[in-house]
Amino acid sequence: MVKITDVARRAGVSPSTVSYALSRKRPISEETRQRVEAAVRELGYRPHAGARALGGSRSNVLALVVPLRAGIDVPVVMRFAVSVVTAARGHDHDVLLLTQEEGEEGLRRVADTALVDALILMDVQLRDPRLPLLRSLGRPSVMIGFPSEATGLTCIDLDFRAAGEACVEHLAGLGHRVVALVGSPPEVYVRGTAFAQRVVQGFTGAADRAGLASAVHPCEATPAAARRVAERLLREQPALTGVVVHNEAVLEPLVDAFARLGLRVPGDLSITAICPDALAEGLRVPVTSIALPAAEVGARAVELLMRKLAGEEVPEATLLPPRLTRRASTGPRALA
Amino acid sequence: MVKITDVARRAGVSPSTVSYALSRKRPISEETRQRVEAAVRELGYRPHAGARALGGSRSNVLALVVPLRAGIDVPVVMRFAVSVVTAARGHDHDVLLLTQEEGEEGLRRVADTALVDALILMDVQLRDPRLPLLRSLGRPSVMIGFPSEATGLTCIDLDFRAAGEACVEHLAGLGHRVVALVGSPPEVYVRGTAFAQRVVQGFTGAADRAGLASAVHPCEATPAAARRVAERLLREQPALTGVVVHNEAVLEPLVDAFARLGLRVPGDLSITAICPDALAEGLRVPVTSIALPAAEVGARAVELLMRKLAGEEVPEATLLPPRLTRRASTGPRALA
DNA sequence: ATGAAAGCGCTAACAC
DNA sequence: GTGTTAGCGCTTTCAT
Repeated sequence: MVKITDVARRAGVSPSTVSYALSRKRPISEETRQRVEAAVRELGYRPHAGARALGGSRSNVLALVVPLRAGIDVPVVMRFAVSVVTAARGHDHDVLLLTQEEGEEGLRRVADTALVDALILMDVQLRDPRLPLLRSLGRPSVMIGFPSEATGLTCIDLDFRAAGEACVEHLAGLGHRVVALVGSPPEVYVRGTAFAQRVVQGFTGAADRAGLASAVHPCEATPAAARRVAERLLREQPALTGVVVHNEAVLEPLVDAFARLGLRVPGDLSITAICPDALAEGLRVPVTSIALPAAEVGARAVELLMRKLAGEEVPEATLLPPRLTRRASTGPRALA
Repeated sequence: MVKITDVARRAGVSPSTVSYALSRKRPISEETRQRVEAAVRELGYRPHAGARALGGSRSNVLALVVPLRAGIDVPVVMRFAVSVVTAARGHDHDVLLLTQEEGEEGLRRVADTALVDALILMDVQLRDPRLPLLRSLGRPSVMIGFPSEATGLTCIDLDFRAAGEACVEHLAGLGHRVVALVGSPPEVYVRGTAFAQRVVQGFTGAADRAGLASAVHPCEATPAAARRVAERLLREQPALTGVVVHNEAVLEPLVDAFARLGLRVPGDLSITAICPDALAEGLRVPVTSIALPAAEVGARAVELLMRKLAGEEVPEATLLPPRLTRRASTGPRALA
């Protein structure tokens, strides 16, 4: 293994100079830096991660806690994970994967052993039991999602409440008077998963303010459940003409189910969704949707963490404004 | 931060005794071990990961390279990842997440910096460019999947060829004479992804041996593509009565498409799949399937790695035999 | 602008 | 069965 002293010898400088030349933590003459860098290249030097962590008290590793619980859409989780890894690499950090099952003990372990410098959490619940731990961990963290009370912590996410509102307002603007929200699986609400709750709040609030009749239906992530919800919707709200879908897994089956029930989209029914753009675009009838900007959220979560690691103050809350893209699935309410 | 010397002082022993008491790398009297463990608990001691890696030349971290390429089913990838993380934790290891995009440079980096002790690779291709690198990396690795030539390396996977064969034999045993394979998306074959190719080989070989007429159809991972394939199948093989599906994403849409084309399952058409049991069970018509044992593969991959880290010899190839579960989707061929 | 040297916290070889 | 001690390879004062 080639070590810093090898590089130093080759470049004709001291080890500390090599260290500083690479970290740029103190001025090094252009000429020596060139020599050091040449030596690094020639020898294929790679600093030993453990030694670096021990000497410098920075491991350059982030922990990412991913949810794997019922009702969470796996492809969406993966999109976040990939964007976090990619962004982290852009800041010379690697990502350690933790599963939610490891729980608080897992967080404590990787923090206390200095395996990681900082943590990113997904699938935050409104009253998340991990919050006190995060506050006392002594390492920066960022949550993707908003608990109800997050003083002293850092959160980032799409503004799901505004997203729910925007969907309703879009439908209201098209003249629709009776709307429904097809939401996440019931267990997601039971657990108090933050983003799902906020969509409901936004949806209901906006509907009330606009004087629309509205209803909310949780929905399992199966096509069969989608069909049942479609039938129930028409039975319970015969005048329904606008639907908001916040459930990636059932968007397509739901659209199919409506079609099979003889409803034209957008002729009889306008549909909007909150989901990744790729999903909304790819359907037979492209769906008007609010993008779920996983890549942006992941990248900005990492950036926030980097700034915290650098000792900067960062805002406690970062809410990304919803961006609605009109597609073929929404249109003006048909005259009766 | 509480360190090993703190524990030593508290327990009234030397630091090395603490180290040995915890690692059990040399005999320690029952009594002192008790004292040490008590001290550890009282002080909440956690060994510093970096120091451990530096002193012991073991980081207790594994690298997992996950594929994120077109045509790969994300939920399946996630199942593997989770099983690897879980198994690794069972051996006191953590998992560093690498994306395929990082490529060979990423592998070299985490190995050379001693960030990880060993590596697990998914999505292996028949002629995988990473093989020479793996051989020269100086760290143990395990591939989930089989390249065509893997001398000196370690591979594990479901025996996909046998899986393809077993599906055909099951159908042949039920009297079917004309069969088709609906496979992975075309790009998967173009890349030479090992497991997909092997299914084709097994399928075709078994069909030939049994004297069945057979055809293979790659299929994009979209419901629309599934519908097109269904139609094409009936057009090109009018006598078709047996279908093997090796494509998680289209299994359900395909079954639906056949239904909409007026075909009864299993009355007119028998269907078998190679996919996770949960998927096959959950459909409206539960599908006879060969399980994709992600949890077992992940766990055994980790075990192989642990044994290699311990200096043991392990078999180069571990092929898990396919396990076929009969469900409602297959039955005897109807008499014409 | 550079160098010398003292740690960082742990493991393991070497005593006893 | 336990203690002493010399590293592991890097970062970072403290000198110059």
